[in-house]
Amino acid sequence: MIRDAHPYHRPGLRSALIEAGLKRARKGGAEALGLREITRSVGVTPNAAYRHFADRRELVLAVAAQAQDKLAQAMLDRMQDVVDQADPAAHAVQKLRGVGLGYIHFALSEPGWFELAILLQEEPSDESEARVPPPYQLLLDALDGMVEAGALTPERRVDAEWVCWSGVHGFADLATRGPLRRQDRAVVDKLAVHVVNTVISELKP
Amino acid sequence: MIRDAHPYHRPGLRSALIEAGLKRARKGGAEALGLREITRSVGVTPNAAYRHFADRRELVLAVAAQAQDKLAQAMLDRMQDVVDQADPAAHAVQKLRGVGLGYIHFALSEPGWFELAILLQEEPSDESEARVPPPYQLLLDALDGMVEAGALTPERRVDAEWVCWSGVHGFADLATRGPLRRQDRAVVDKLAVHVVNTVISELKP
DNA sequence: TGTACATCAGTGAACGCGCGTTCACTGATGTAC
DNA sequence: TGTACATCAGTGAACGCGCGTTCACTGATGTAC
Repeated sequence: MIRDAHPYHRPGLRSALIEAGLKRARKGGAEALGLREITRSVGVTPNAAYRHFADRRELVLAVAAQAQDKLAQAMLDRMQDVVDQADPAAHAVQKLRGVGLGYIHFALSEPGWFELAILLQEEPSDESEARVPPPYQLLLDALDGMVEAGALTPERRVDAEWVCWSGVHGFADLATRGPLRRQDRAVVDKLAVHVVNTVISELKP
Repeated sequence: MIRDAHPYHRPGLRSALIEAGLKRARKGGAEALGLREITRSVGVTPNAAYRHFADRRELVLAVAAQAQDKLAQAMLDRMQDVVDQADPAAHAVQKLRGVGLGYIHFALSEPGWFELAILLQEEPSDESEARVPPPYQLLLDALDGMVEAGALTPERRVDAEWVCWSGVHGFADLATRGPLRRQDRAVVDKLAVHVVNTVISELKP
């Protein structure tokens, strides 16, 4: 809490507020995103936020968008860890595993951010109306990639995203807020692999 | 708002409060369960609640327990709709379908209560520490029934509850709070059947 | 069968809290001449 | 190069709100003799 000469005009306050929101949400989730709390932790008057956001909701949404990007990035990282394989079909399957495990892993490692990323889907989301959420796009791409690689028939491709997303998201919720909440991480990780493998196996022939 | 002679001592206030809580939660979910809101809708002073519950949390938990029972009942109803079949294995599979579709159907029809029922799992739940939630028990029973009927090998039975629960719960969440939130009910119902069928199909051979 | 009195289950008023938001303001910045 | 002034981006104080909870109380109930 260093009161550093607090210049009247501080450049980049907008992004500073979002950054502070992310920090607070990391532990505490969406609940920790009070307008007063955030401005306080930046060292600025509550009102200052109104120069950059119409109201609290808009600020929260901006933070949530960042959290969603972080989720997508974590999934992407996981996908890129996949070692190249000779068989393109097997490769495509591994990518899809990466999508699912990345999603779950992020939920477990960063439950506060995960909550925010999810919350964004609930919101009417004024502007980003038509914007496909990046994490969802990764799933679609992975499934399409499987079709291309011949690892999935076009018939089974239909609505496959909902089966995958349901399984993975449900597990993330059970492990994050539900009955697996207090389980050892090792146990949960093992279960996660099992769930993802089973979901994927059902897509195949 | 009929002020009916308001007797000083009113019998069964405890259950009246819980009932009022259920009514409020039905639309409005967990958020609608303010201690003041509930007592107000019963026509009683906020303090009166403290004769029957230690604090707000305990009241909410009592309401949530009712909601969870309603979920279990809805699932049970769905299971009992299953027509008897000659093949016991097919019958057992139908029961499991009932479990899954009952869960999802309840979430879609009564999102407020569903939210509460889920919330109960999150809570430390002082007393009901060891109590297995009724909806979960139904799932376990259905899976065990499949093993008995020879519709599921003991090997595949292992951890199958997490695969099933993840898929069904995830779908319920996506359909209730997530991106399927605004979809036509008919579309969602069709997807639900697809998801449940796919999850079950993966258990079999 | 009637009265005294402890116990129970409500009332009414108030407390303190933190929230989002609004208002009138003022210090800093940058542009025009 | 220097000054006038509009614009921008903060401050500080206050508003109203509804919440959960506590306090001292009082009306109703039921038990003992």
